[in-house]
Amino acid sequence: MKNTYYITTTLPYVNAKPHIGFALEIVSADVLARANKLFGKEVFFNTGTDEHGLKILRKAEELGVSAQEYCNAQAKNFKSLRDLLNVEFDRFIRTTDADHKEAAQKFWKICDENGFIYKKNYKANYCVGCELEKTNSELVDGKCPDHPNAEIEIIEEENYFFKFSEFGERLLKMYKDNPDFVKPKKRFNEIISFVEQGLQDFSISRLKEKMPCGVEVPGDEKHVMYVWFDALVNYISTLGWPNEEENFKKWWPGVQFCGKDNLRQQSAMWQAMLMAANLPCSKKVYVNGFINIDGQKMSKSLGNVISPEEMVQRYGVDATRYLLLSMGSFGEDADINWARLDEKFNADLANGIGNLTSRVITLYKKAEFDLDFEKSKRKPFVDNIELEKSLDEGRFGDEITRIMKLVQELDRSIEQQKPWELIENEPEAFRESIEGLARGVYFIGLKLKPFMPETSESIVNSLEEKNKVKLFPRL
RNA sequence: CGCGGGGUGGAGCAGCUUGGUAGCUCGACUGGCUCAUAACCAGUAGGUCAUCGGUUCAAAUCCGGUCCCCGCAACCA
Repeated sequence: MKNTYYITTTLPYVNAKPHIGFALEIVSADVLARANKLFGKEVFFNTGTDEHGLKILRKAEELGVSAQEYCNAQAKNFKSLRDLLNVEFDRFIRTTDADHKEAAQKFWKICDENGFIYKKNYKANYCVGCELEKTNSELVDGKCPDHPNAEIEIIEEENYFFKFSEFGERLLKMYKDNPDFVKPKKRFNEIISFVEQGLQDFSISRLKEKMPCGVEVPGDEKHVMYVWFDALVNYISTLGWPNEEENFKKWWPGVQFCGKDNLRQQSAMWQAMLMAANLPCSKKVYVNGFINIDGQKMSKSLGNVISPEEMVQRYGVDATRYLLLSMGSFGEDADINWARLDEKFNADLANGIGNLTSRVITLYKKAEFDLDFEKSKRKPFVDNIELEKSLDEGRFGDEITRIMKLVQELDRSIEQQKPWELIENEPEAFRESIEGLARGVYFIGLKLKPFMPETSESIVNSLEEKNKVKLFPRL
């Protein structure tokens, strides 16, 4: 059995700053990566940025810089999530990287040689006011909602298409053979019924003269690839495909994490593309819900945006990770606001883990003996079926709940044992009590490692060194 | 009949796949405690599980109808 674990996030499109939803995605992937390392696997964790397409071009024009300059600045922004959220990705791939572009072209060629790419006329609605193509669903009464007085022009151009329609049966069979392919289940059902309804070929190129920001179509310099087609290839180009075959085989197939808006692209389109290129499908796709603020979608116009930076500023890195992961349940939309975040921070972290650690270390410091924690070092991650199962399902919250239960049990034990009363007259009972408590907190520290790496270290260190720490100052 | 998600004590949620005493966190109230970050512990109150009907010995859970909320177009995962 392969002892490697490859996980990737989607590549966020860089026409805006890092969104809190992506923060959740990348932290979730990081937890899976860290946990699998602790399970003893060799891990490769990929993330990066999607830097092609019309929106980016326009954004750059708006700011009066070149697309590349704009993307460079944005990539830096996204890359900084590494420090901001303490995520240990192994590669930060940019779709403008030379090796990625080459891989995308190779991928295209293979699909083409296998007969899954063809050219046909493509009709689109074009709003002169926006200077943008509009889909039918974007139009209101056949007009652009932003420019109701401007006529919609029908433009026609030749595009390359991908024969998505030929993959319905094969996708359904793959789904059937892999009953855990998409998590959670309800999203799996959704994509299955989408595929069952019949698939349509999709356009995978744009005329270069109109949209120069993209990877050139091999053998046709008039076209560039539509962003989706090249961007999805990053999941394998980051592994060195097609040149480093051994490395590719070592890691692929891998696990993917995405938001619910990406369900189709990741679990159907991309899988069909892999089939078209004779490559194995992904191993699993985790699909998370969205984060809403007070029941509403986050938006600049409503002024209710909560950014990852603001959260880290207020709560610190680990607490932000914790809050992101525990505010909702996996696969469901989460509803948050600052008051609720504060509440959760105080209850679980300040009053819970922080306070417990503090009281136990104070008691332990009163003891004349030192404990040896060495032997319990790896315990929580060896044959922990319960944890493996939760992670497999994407249910990080289950493990967090278990940890919070331990906190409560220890608080309860302290109350029952009253070690501060034993210290004078019952040294044996005192010792026994303190040992149980200290080892309990140590265990919690170890268990926290994938979720809150720094806190985990602080707890472990402070017990080993018998030093008091203040973990989460109450707000 | 476009597609999908949701409606569970004051708030936020779990439970629904595989029907069988309605669970968690926060908040409120009462009492206890001092080792601790005014933290912690014990206990109390509070729910006809949107609604109507069906299946069943038994429905929050399965089936059907109705009502309401939210996404699918927007900077965005």
